Amino acid sequence: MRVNELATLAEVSADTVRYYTRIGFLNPLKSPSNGYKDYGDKDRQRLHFIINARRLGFSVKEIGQIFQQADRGKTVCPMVRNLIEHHLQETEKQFRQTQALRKRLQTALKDWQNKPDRAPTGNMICHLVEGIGE
Amino acid sequence: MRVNELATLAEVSADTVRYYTRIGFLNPLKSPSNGYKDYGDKDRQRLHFIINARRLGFSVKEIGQIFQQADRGKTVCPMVRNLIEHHLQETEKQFRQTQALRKRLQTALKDWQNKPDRAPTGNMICHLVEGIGE
DNA sequence: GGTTGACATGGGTCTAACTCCTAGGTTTAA
DNA sequence: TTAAACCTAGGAGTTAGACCCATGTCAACC
Repeated sequence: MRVNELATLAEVSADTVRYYTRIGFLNPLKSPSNGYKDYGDKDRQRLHFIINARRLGFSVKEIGQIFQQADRGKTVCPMVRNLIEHHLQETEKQFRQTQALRKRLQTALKDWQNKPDRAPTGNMICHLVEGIGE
Repeated sequence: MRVNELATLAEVSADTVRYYTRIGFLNPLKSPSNGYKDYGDKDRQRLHFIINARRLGFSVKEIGQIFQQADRGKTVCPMVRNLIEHHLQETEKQFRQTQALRKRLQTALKDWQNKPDRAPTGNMICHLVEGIGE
């Protein structure tokens, strides 16, 4: 399989496949005649694993650690469970942060409804934003 | 004021203050005796503006645009209102995405509760992750 | 055989918003 | 005087790819 074929199959960009290849996640053979990369079944499976893991919030670095373990034949499931729990906590945190930001934005818009526009003064750029912290 | 003093005051890192200085948001004087930067009141105010704006989700680039307008003496309030509305939309989007990710994580953990750990096989790295797409 | 268009290559830069590092100069308190 | 703590400028590193470049290859059509 060539790069575009694999990319289309996995529904990612060819650049993404090249990137994963560059960092050593995929190991295509090199056609001796033209130098084109030739991806095999193992690459296809690994790519699907990567995509699934990314969807679960795993970083590329973490996926690399998983591969390291797996390539030594060890079970990676406990590691994966740990990572997931960690990510769930992070996601909860981000969830709350986004919620808080939304509130700040909504409040700001509402508070500003009856405030006039003003030109910046020497010590104020925009009284609307300046008033946020209060 | 020196960099650490201002950073402490504003509760950001000295590196952050240096970064804003580097990109021209802050304009400290340079002490002729030792070359140390000397931040004044205007820098302190601008820094607070930046921090508030960042808290509202403004990008550094957007803040730069605001400063450009403001430094020409024009009112920036309409611009700020526009940006806020845009950010509110983005935040809503991210909110939903985070929610979806949380659900995927929770579902994965739950589904995996009674699944055993397995060593990687030739065509499977971790059957837990591999089973996600199904 | 020549041309055209689609695809491939490696290597490079670019993104956001900082953070970290290096290597050296300055200040302050003991 | 000396050591700890602070400061400096400039550059590299971080994420996860996206985009661009010049050049090389392949298949089809005329």
